[in-house]
Amino acid sequence: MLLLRKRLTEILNQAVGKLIAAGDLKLKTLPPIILETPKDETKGDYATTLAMTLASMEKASPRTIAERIVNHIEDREGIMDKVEIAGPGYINLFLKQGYWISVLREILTMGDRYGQVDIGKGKSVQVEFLSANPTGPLHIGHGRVAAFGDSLANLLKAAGYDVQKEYYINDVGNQMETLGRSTYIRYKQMFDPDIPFLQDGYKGDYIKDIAREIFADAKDRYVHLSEEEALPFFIQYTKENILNGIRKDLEDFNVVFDLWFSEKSLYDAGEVEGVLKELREKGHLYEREGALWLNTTQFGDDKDRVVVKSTGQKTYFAPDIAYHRNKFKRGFCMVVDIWGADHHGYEPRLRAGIQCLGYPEKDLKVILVQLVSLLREGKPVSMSTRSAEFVTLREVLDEVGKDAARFMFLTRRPDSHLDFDLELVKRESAENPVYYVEYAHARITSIFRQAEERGIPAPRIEDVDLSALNLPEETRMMKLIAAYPELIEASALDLEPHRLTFYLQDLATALHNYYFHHRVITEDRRMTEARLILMQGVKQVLKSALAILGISAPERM
RNA sequence: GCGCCUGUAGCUCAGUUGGAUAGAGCAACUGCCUUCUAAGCAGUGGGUCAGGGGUUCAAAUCCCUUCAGGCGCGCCA
Repeated sequence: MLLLRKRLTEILNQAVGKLIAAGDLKLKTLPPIILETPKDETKGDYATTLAMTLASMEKASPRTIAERIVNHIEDREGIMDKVEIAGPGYINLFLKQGYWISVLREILTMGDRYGQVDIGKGKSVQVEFLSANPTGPLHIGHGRVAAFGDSLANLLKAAGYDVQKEYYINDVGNQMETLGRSTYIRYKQMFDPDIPFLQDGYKGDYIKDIAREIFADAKDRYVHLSEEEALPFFIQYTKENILNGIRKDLEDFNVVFDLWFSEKSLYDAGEVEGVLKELREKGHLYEREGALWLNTTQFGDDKDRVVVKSTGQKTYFAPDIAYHRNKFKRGFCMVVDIWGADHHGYEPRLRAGIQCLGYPEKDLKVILVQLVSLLREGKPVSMSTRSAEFVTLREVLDEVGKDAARFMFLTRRPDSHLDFDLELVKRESAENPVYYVEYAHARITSIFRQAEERGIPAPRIEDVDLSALNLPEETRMMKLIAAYPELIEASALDLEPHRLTFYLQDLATALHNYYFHHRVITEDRRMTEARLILMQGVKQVLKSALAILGISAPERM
């Protein structure tokens, strides 16, 4: 199905084209035509400001231009009811009732495929997000990134991309060392409480839990070993344990990755050395003060960056370039990185890095998700993994639930700062808009249950006469669900899944309003079936959008 | 000091890429359950779009500037 917006744009284009051909306009080429949907229904289903935009250049009044355009509009398919010129020079387009009914028919025919568009054309896209260090449980800020990344990936899938969701595990380096040592000390403290803890160690209770676990299994086996001998085990065990916890948390948050990519595997496969070699061959590396530098300034970075320290150790940056080279080598035509906004300073460096390798900068999209400020009763709570003072994603899930948490995170643009007041969220949890939306879905399901009980099976679209759908409330719903594919397309292009949450609230409002004022199941069989079809269409779209957001669509509540 | 993000109703946030009278949820107030689920519906009040300049037919939206908040500016990860 060709999107409606495109069809109308085409019709307007033809009208303007005729004017140009006839020399009735000064401009020579077709101007871009932007169709907007007026907030006020009385101003049409679509409107364009075209005539106003052209006015100054044409040296004619907007209304005159609008009239000329309107006179040349040809609606061959007969989808338009009327065209009006209003206000300072808007051209307002009204569509026929029959058009909306034909869309409803199409929705039912397409079923789950409705809302899937093809701007991606099957191109493969990688979405890497979260990639939290395996040094502690996920906290609430991670939850926001996870919800966003997961939903964005789903959205891109719906828009026709072949999407790979990926988590990059930083399982190499000093922090792993510190992590393992933290568990090791906690373990030793179980034999001698006087042993001092590490100054910069991970202080959270989860480390103690892991130490207890090791103790329960191994008793005193590791006390007798030297630290060098014992450490590899503690590092490995702690890392695995924490990673499993992260996996479990994400699973319960309805976030599933296609691939968990290990940083260590890049080293093992020689890709870090490989990328350094390639950079050297391309002439981007140089030595200074015993360290190896990449000349990122050549591609707009503030300063050049060290990739190999004077100690011979690689910086974090080196494997990161290797990882991104790996991504591009796998053939992704778009690579999306989603980071917490505290990493924003890293973007120019990485961009420069991939350009040094010759990859086009535009294929990398970096989305920064603003941090979550955690409040309790309006007072700020500081969060840091090492000091162990944070609220975990697990706690949030237990307290407010997966659906409410995801919806909460997704009703915001990623770049808006979010104040998350736990007490407030708990208090508002029952009134949370997410239940309002879910309730709409449950209500419709309930109607179908009722109909079934009264001997009215769900009608088949081929058998139903939809002309009974003529209430304004019905038209409103049909228009809303007809706009769904456009919404998917636009939000996917702009990488903005949050728009779906607002759309869902609008659709739910329309449904609740309708439900309250009209009955679906009545004595009139013809009308009942038509309305059931409409309900089916609304339900279909609710379900589809909720699925993209990773939120459940309950059958009953 | 420099850079990035943000500032919209009492609170939390949208705002169709510059368009018509700036919206929603929560909170406050008023009504509505013998009928498919009241986690619902209908209504009321609430705004110097942080402040000030500018650009134009038109600015919450673009430019400049001031103020306020958040985050960055490592041979850390």
